[in-house]
Amino acid sequence: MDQLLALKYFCKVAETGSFTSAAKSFSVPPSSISRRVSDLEASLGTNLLKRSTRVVKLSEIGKIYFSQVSDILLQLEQSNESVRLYQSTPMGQLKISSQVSFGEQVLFPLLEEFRTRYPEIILDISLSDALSSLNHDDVDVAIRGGYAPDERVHALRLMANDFVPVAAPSYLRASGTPEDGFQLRSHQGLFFRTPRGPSPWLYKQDDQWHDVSGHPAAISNNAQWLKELGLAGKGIMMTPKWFVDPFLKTGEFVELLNDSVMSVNQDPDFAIYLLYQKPRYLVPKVKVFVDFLVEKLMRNDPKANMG
Amino acid sequence: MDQLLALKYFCKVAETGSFTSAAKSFSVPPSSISRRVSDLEASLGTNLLKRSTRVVKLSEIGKIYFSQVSDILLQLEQSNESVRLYQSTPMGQLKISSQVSFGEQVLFPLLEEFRTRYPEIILDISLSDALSSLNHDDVDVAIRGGYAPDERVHALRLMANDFVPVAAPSYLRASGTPEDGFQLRSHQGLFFRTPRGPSPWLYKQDDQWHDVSGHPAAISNNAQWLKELGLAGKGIMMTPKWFVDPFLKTGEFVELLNDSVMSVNQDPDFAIYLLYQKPRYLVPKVKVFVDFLVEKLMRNDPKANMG
DNA sequence: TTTTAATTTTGCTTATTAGGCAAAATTAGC
DNA sequence: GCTAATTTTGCCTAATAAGCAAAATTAAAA
Repeated sequence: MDQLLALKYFCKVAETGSFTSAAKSFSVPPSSISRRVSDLEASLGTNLLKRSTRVVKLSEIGKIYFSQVSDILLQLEQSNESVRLYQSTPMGQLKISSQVSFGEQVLFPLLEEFRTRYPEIILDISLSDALSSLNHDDVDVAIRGGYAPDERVHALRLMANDFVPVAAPSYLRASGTPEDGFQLRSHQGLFFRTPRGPSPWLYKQDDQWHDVSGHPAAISNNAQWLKELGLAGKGIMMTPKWFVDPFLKTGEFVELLNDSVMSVNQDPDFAIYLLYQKPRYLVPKVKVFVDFLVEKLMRNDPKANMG
Repeated sequence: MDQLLALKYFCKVAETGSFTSAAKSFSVPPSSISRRVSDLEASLGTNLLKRSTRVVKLSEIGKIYFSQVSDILLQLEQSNESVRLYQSTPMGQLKISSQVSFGEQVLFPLLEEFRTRYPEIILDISLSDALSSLNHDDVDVAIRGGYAPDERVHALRLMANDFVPVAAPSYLRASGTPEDGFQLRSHQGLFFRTPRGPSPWLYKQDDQWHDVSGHPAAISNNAQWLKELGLAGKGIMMTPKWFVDPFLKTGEFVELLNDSVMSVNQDPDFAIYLLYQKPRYLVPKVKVFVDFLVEKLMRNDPKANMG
């Protein structure tokens, strides 16, 4: 027996005092109402209603049951309604995972506008360079430099992640400016350690990749520290452009080997990706965040969203 | 969709963290659980669960929904339970309607024992000599002198309602003792007025009924007043034996024409009846009251329960 | 990385149950 | 006692849940 249906029928009969009018408001024949209510009474072993052809009244226990049940139905309807609200309005906790440097450099400056636009979303940002899985870690969206990964995960190519060698003018004055990829091997290097190990310096010549990593002057998973070393003229750093953009503009960093193809990775799909679960029913808070980042970051990248 | 079933399934999955174990506790295949929960999600347009083959976790809105719904299910179960309690235990308001004199004379003296035996039953007694219908008046049981009536109403013959003529010794001294039914016609009469009019005095001789009503000295629907007049020697009164039993014992009233067949009614089924609705599911409070009255009143009436 | 095993989901069929209509039964009011 | 509004019942159809087996998925072990 569909007990919830029976309860709805019963309450309507109790409210209207008639099987017929209850049937009308549900657009079913009166016989359906009669049967469902009878089923309900049978399952409870009780007469909830005192029937007569003209008047239907509640029995003593029927009154008690009705007052409780109608309240319960109301609560249930409110719960359902709150779910529908959640599915139609951006709200709730939005858990975002991002690489540390990208988060600090790119993401944070954007978030205040996002928070203003969607005040009902509570942001929960965790920055980490660890390899994260949307499944294991309990996050709604993850931002990762790498390749379009996985399976049932939406991977949106947010922006390029091209690495360029940079150095401070003071370093170049002291150690000379490399004119060729292979010359990098004789320079001091500031290496970022990913979870897969320190990123090598790769140089492409005649469709052939060469490891041109210099002497390690420092290795760290903390990009901030490496950047400070770089600014202090301690070595050459391979870095995504977005990480040092402000310093390239002021001249505190100089981009090297402008026309060469340099990278830390041989995969052409290497880029910054926005990853998020692709559930049957997309939650608004996720959707608006994805849209927001696309709006802010994907404008100028021609390759965007091809991965 | 059986939404209540889906909710139960969903909550069990949420509690156990597994479709399989939920399926076991409902003794249905896991596929049923899967489908019902999917239906529920579809009807809400939401993912309530984050599924993976090994772990099933609640989504953000799933957590909220679960906490509300599990409470609602609990409430509903409690309501159902309270109905079952009501159906298994004598409790609640018991509305009894009785004739005035029977109520005062016979019923009231019994009720204290009943109240002690069933403290959870709240008695609501209304005494009235008006013709009452179980349908119209909102009563659980009615006690009426008369014939076994109606249709869907249980009529239990509680006890005889034989009328006998009585008078005070003082009246008999003053007016003489009637030796024959027909002599009653020349006596003073104290007449009880029923809703159908004053009760005549009937006398049966040679299978023939005769109206032998005396001169009305007083007519009332209040038996108490008539009894006082009778005790004061103002006339002869036709009354059920049970109404004057104590006075017959003390000799304050004398029964007349002992071996004659006197009555106020020609119907042999005339008696005191206990009437109550015969619903599909008998309510304990009614059942125990009926049983109680049968136990107390039906012992000595050989004709009992034949009507 | 590959394999394994537990788990969920899907595709089918069967069984159960609600809906729908018409006729019968019931009863308040004329 | 009759009428008319209403509820209930009988029977059929339609919708839906259960049941089973196979496929798909993925966390954990090898």
